[in-house]
This record gives sequence, structure tokens and C-alpha cells, in this order.
Amino acid sequence: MKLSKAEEQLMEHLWRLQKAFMKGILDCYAEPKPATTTIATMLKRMADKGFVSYKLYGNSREYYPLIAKAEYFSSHVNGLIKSFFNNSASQFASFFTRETNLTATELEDLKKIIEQEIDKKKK
Amino acid sequence: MKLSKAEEQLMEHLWRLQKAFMKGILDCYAEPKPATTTIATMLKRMADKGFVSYKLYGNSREYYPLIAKAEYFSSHVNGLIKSFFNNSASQFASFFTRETNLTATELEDLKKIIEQEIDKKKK
DNA sequence: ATTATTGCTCTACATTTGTAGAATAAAATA
DNA sequence: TATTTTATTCTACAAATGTAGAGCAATAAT
Repeated sequence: MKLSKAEEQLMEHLWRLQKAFMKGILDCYAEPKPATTTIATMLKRMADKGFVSYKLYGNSREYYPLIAKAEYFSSHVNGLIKSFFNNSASQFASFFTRETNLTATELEDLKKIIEQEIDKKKK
Repeated sequence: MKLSKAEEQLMEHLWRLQKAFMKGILDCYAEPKPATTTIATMLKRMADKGFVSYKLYGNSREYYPLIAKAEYFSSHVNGLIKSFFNNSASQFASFFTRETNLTATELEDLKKIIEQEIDKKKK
């Protein structure tokens, strides 16, 4: 199952807040804010899909994500890799490196990260 | 405008084939193949969205993509980066490097690519 | 020439998504 | 306590998507 665009956006807010009541979620949206019912509908659908859950406090709910951003995101990227790059992560990576405009500093940082990863593998 | 999942898949075929008639496209699909009309509908919608066009040969059409895979893909990734990483490509890159399972060799390759990119920037 | 095949457009229909009003219940506030 | 605010569920509806049948016209095969 997957989240739709609007649901992903809501999920973003939840990841940031960690947990939140309806009010807190609504506050995340800029004007013109969606109707409360719109958010409620999405939350319900997302709960059905198994992406969020909530704790009851009196009559209202404190919502929280059931999936970590990293987890969701990595399956997302893997989907991308699979569909566009023939399942080759390295192909994806090299494409990515060329096509996104990383600054020199960012590239240096990335290089360091990669070196660390290489070290990890060696052990 | 964006392509839907099924349309993306069709697009994949077109990118691979470069250009193709209905028959050739259908051949790309595994059993159970979608109905010809299903493909036709998608092609029409994709043409409307401006992603494919065609040359007429007699009564039938040779379809071809109007957008390069790289182009489509990079806007795709940029969307991802924007929505999930606060528009920080480097954040995305480091996440990517950690979370996808690149082999040691792939990491080495990637490192080389990055070094090249760094060199390029220096000039 | 007659028939079968292909590929296209139109139409159709179920599902998913974006969005929200109406009704209702609980909680906060006057 | 009476009133207002807040959160929820139900219902609704338009747009997008996945999928394909019916009908047709052009082409290929017999």
C-alpha cells in the first residue's frame, strides 16, 4: 500500500511532530488551510492503510506515525531504483550524482560518507 | 503534469524502444497482457499530457517519448528531495548512501564519480 | 474480392484521491 | 448550565486512474 501525495504531506508533518492532535496538525498547514474534515478523512484513510495510529485521550486522539520516515523513504527510493534503473543502485547513484547540483562542499561531505561506508564494509 | 504508475511503466518501454508501434509496445508486456485498448487509452492520455507523440505511418502510429528518461527522472528525484529532504540534495545523498545496500565495489565506483564531479567543479 | 487482423476513438465503469458539508458528541468556556 | 468550539464519522462528489468493450476504418492474408 502506498500513500498519496496529500497523505505524504500530512505524514511529513507527523514525522516532524512525532505525535500530534488534530489541532497541531492543522497548524502545520499554511493558509488556506484545508477543512478539518479533510484532514480527518486523510487520517482515517492513512490509519486504514496502516501508516498511522493514535492514542485516545478523552474523546480525541493523539496521532503518530507507524512507519519511520527513513523506512518509508527507503522503500520509496528502492521503488525508484527498481523502476528506472533496472534495479541497479549504483546506476542510480551515479546518475544522481551527475544530475543533482551538489555544491563542491556537499560533494566533499558525500565523499566522506562514502569512505566511511567503505570502511564499514571492510570490517 | 505527472505520469501515473501505469503510464510510467509504459514510458519505460518507450524509452527502451525509442520508438514503437502499438504491436511493439504490447510485446513488452508479460502475460497477462493488458488489452490493446488499455494501452491505446494510456497513450492517448500520455499524448495529452505532452509526454509522448507519434509519427503517422498510413493509419497507424509510431510512438516516441517527448521527454528523455534522464530529464523525467531528475525532476522526479528533485521532487523527492524537495518533499522529503527539505530541498537538501546532500541530505538526500547521505541518506541514500547509508540506506541502500551498495556493495563495496559500487561504493568505490561512486566515490570515483564523485571525485570526478569535484574535479569538474574545481575548474 | 472476402475475411481476418490491427489500431484507433468513444464510451463506460470501478477505484482512488482531494476535498469538504452535515450531523453529532464531547469539551471548553461564558 | 447554556453556548461555543473541536474532533469525529458519514456522506458526497468531482477528478484521475486502471482497465477494457463496441464500433470502425485501414491493412493484410486468403
